[in-house]
Amino acid sequence: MLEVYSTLHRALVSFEPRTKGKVSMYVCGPTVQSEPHVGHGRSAVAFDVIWRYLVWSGYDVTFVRNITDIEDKIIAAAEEAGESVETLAREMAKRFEDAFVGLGVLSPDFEPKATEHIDEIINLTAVLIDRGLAYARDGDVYFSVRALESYGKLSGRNPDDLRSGYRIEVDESKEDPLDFAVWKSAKPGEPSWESPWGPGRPGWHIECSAMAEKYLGQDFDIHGGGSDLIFPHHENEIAQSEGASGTTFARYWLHNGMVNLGGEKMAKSTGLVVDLASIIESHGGRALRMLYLRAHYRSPIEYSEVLLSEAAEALDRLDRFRKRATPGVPEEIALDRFREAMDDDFGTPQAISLLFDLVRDGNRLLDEGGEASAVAGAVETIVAVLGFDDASDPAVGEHALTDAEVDVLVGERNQARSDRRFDDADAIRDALEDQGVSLEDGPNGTRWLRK
RNA sequence: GGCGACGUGGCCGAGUGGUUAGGCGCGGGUCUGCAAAACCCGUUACACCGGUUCGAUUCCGGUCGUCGCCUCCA
Repeated sequence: MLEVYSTLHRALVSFEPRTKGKVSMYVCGPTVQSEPHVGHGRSAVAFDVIWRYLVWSGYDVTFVRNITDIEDKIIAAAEEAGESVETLAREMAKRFEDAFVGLGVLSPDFEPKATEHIDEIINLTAVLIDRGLAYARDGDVYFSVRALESYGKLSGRNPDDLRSGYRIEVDESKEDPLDFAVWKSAKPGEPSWESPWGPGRPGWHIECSAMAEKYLGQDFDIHGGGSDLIFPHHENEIAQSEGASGTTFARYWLHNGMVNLGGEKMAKSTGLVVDLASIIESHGGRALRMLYLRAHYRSPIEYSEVLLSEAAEALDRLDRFRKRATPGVPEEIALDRFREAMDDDFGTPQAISLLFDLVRDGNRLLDEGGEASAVAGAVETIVAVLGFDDASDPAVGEHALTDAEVDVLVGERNQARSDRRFDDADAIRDALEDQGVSLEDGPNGTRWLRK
């Protein structure tokens, strides 16, 4: 019985999808304004695992992760770079895609872009105006926060509190400073689309309302994203969608925690960022995935080279067992324990703990001369659901030895060992180590593996 | 100021009203030509102060501290 922590409920609640056996899920993907950093990777991995687990659990899942490719920041970044908004957005979207592939993040069923859903956005905006929840002013359209009684229900705020914390400059055309833009009139040189209110572009938030409805309908199951999106982004999505439809937008709201650097949130605005692509290149997407999944997806996590190395070492231990054991039919008890861990709000730390329990059990069985196929089978199943197999290993140097070359050297070394020329044997072992190949001498001969 | 999360052993990080999380590290051992790997043993904790209880790290109240959101943000 799956339970999820829903931000809207502020509690662990049992998961009951709109349609039995089916799950509809929408996750806020990136605003493609700049290169992805380690924080973006975490969100992608978190929801990738949630998706994989739901599928493995037997649900027929429809997963949508959007790309916001028109927005103030993108326009500003494009201007600075001296290229078109479209070019920059396309380039950055590609960088995100590549990084996600490295992390083993699967492609969603739909990956809609804001700029390809302008008609839906305009229609939704028109509905909001019809219902008295939005108003046009000089080519802009604003959502009237005070017109929606339930505004603030996700983030636990009420408009009066917000007013006291109000810090941005007053835009004279708004009726109330809390109102937010649904549609923005185009400034000269900016990309724009024709609309009943004149040429313009979507505000931030409306694209998600429009696209989620298009692909998943109303009252869909899971809406996810980073915890920093709770307010205002998700609050405003709810306001727009529920204001327009009069019904529930999404049933469960899941939010992943932030990645910290030295105790502070990784964010472009503070310059505290670690480039995602370069970490994947140097340490591998699998190690980073391990770092992410060792903590619960809602907890904040610290990023550092040391912590990443530790995650990589844990992963090595897992890999060594997997190379040693031959998987068979998974042990049912282990899978039950896995379900128990994951059914508790996708408890990957527990699942990984279980994984290492299994590794120890399996190694012990093999050490004792038994066989560990059921344990290894369970390990493989869990590894697949957690996505470790689809993520990348560190990029290897070009001068890496081929398998055949390694086999030859290992043979030479073993000859030297039987001749008791241990200096020669050790020299070969050291040379292989330098090439990233580790040797393990066992009772059944020498095994080698690449690091 | 408002809303929310959290404070666990050398480090990371789960969990529980009374019984070993797990990983990394460290110490000892088995194995090995040596090493590595693997296994075994050991290492150690629940921020502080009250309260409830036979018993609290776990529940309640308070204190202190950290972090996030309230502006763009995964």
